[in-house]
Amino acid sequence: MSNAPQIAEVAALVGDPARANMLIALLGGRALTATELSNAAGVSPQTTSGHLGKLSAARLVVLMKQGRHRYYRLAGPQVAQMLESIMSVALDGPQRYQPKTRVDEQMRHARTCYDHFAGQLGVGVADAMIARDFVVLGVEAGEVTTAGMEFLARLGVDLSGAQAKRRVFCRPCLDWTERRPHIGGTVGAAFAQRCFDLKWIERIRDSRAITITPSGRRGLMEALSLSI
Amino acid sequence: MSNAPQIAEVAALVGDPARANMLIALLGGRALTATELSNAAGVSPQTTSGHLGKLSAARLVVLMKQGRHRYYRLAGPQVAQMLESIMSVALDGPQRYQPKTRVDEQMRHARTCYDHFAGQLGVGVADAMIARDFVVLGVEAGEVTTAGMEFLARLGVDLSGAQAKRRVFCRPCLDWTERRPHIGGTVGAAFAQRCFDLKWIERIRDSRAITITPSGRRGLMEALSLSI
DNA sequence: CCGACGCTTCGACCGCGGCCGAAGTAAATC
DNA sequence: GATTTACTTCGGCCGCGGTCGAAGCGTCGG
Repeated sequence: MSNAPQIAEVAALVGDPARANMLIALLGGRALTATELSNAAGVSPQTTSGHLGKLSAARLVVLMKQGRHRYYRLAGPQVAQMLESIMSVALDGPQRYQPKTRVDEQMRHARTCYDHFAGQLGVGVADAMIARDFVVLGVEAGEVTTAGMEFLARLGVDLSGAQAKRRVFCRPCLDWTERRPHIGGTVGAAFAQRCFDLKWIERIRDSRAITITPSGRRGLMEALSLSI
Repeated sequence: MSNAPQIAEVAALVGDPARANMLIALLGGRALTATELSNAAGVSPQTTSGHLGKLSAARLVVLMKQGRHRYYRLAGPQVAQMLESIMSVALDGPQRYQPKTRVDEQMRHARTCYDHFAGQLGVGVADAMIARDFVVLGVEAGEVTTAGMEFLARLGVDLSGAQAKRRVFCRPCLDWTERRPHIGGTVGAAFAQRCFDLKWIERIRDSRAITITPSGRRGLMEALSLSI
């Protein structure tokens, strides 16, 4: 029967280490140039170009030309979610070799996961919000309580677009360093965006890792009694 | 950085057409023998054996010996969800060849998707429940209303296990034949189970497709005014 | 105990696809 | 225009991994 070939095609694209590296680099949410992706993947520019051609053709990534640079980004949240779900399965298995996968302390500490927070920061925020009954996280879905909505509104998190759409939009996302869920979905993205806007959080150059600014530290402490 | 190798490893496993066929066959939710999977994949038994060995080693499938048969099934819902998310991306892309993918009418009509309903039946049920405000489906999550809980209870759907866990457990799952969401997650699974128990639905041999029995037809009509 | 069946292991074949060097195009800088 | 930078295309090398035939191993039925 069916559409197995198509699935296999997509999976095979992700199944090459070089391409997987590129896609994971793009999970940071930003658009990256071919050269940056070349470094991320650890292969030559020519090889990278070939890979990017295939990823584009399959619409896993999209291209934005800008001067002599070519910026690639993930084609959309669906692709990000696919990568996350694969990650989730990959980390479940029996100790796959993860030798000195000693990920940077920075990364463990705080990073973005496509469009929301992960790492100790992400899990910490999730824990704090759960403890306050601002959100309820199930296995497959999450929900924001009325108190949670008020809290987010007070913080200035913009949920207008999401609200219009329907009121459930909070997805638990398994954190691969902490091995515990953090808050993804529309709510996670909006919360992260607000933190960037408030300058509570800043991106670290060339990395998915992020830093918490002093004002961010204060803000998170006041809002959620969170000290990281 | 990171865990790209592990992701690539899992994705590469799914990235082979023969293995993809097997995994999709297993999406039916039942355990299948090596020979059945061999037929599904269209390769020789030896080849199949090799593939199954790899899939087992990576814990994408698990083995149950029974007499001289060896039954394989998906290792869990996480694997199923991964496959679904890949499917979702695969069907998004630009017209990938889907030449005479004329899936069986049976399949289009009604089938299982790991542990819940899909096809016209699945989408029909979802539509009817949404129309009655029994569930609210968002992009990434879903919610059962109070009225919906009463409806399910009246139908005898057992949600006790899920209830204990936390109250959100309804996941929209994109249907690849109808291209519209149906109800997955704990609720979808429990609903499907109840329908099997009531003998409203029966499995078709060697297929994910299912048939609706006469009593099922009556029951669905009474419960949801659904005529399929 | 023998044959049939279900499945796995071994070995050899071979083709697909990732890889890089070299050369080509296009945009920015001088 | 000439040079540098960013990226792609081409061509050839090479190895990984999917494939099947043949043989081995356990289980069931008579």
